[in-house]
Amino acid sequence: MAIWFKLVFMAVEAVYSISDLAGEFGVTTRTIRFYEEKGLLSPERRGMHRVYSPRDRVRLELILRGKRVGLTLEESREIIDMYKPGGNNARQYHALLDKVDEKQAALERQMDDIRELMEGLQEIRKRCETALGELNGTTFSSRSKT
Amino acid sequence: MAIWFKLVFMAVEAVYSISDLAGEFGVTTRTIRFYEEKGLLSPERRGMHRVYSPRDRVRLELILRGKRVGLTLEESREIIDMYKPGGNNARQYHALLDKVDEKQAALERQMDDIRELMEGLQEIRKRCETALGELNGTTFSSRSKT
DNA sequence: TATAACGTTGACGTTAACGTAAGCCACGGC
DNA sequence: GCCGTGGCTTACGTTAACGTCAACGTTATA
Repeated sequence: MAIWFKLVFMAVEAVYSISDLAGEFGVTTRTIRFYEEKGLLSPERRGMHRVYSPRDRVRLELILRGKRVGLTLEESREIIDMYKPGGNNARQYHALLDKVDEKQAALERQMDDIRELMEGLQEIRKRCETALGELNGTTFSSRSKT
Repeated sequence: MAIWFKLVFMAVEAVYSISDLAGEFGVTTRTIRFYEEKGLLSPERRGMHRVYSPRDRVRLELILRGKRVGLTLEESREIIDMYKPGGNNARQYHALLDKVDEKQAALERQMDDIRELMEGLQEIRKRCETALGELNGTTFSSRSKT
């Protein structure tokens, strides 16, 4: 990104080049362009170059967070779309609230699943530790997790 | 699954046909065979038919739980593999404990991500509700979550 | 005994989420 | 004036996780 260009914008609002964001979040530029292709991002254009705003940056963050918890891009998009105001009448707000309910419920189910997986792992941990304890009578290794 | 066959086994241990499990967990038989193909399941065979034990059932449950939280089949397999005892010396136990640590850490990161997504949704909910409150001065809708 | 219902093994098709490569601007430094 | 560094588009390749036949054997039931 040309320096003169950053300077022009700096006073107003931070901007990022595609490789800025790619570097910061550890993804490739291809990935970011792909998200745009899928309609999850829509940065400004200055000439033919993409220019990302802090809002774009936040969106990318949301997408990647969604990915980490196993959401599809489509699901992440749905969540992102909830952030932009959209409708201004009561019906729209209620519709949005319903969607929020739905997503929160889904996320809670996921947390339950994770908790159960954790319990299983905790079981394994216990078994390991007792087995190790029996292997050497004096227990000098102090592993534990909560 | 032939009835005589179930009867023979019932006294010993429950068994399930592939469609039993498919029906119970809401997946297709193809899916279950695919998991076997990938080495995540290995049911017995009676003739050419697959016969699933309760242990197989639990494994399938684990796989599907993994899926719901966004794990790949490979990651689910790793977790499943931790359940079967395997090694019996101290080194092996410590190696297993390390893996457990790793998986637990990953799951905790995921829970953090989910929590942050939830916070975002909660924000949206609040905005919606105040907006609705301003739309009709008397607030007769009592939506709230936690 | 026929016929539906269930099971088996291939084999190819499909979708999401990118990777990879080619070919082409445009700017900035030497 | 040239070349390296990014960026852009277009297009084809790839992997995971199944779906979807086809062609066939087996079992239950009318």
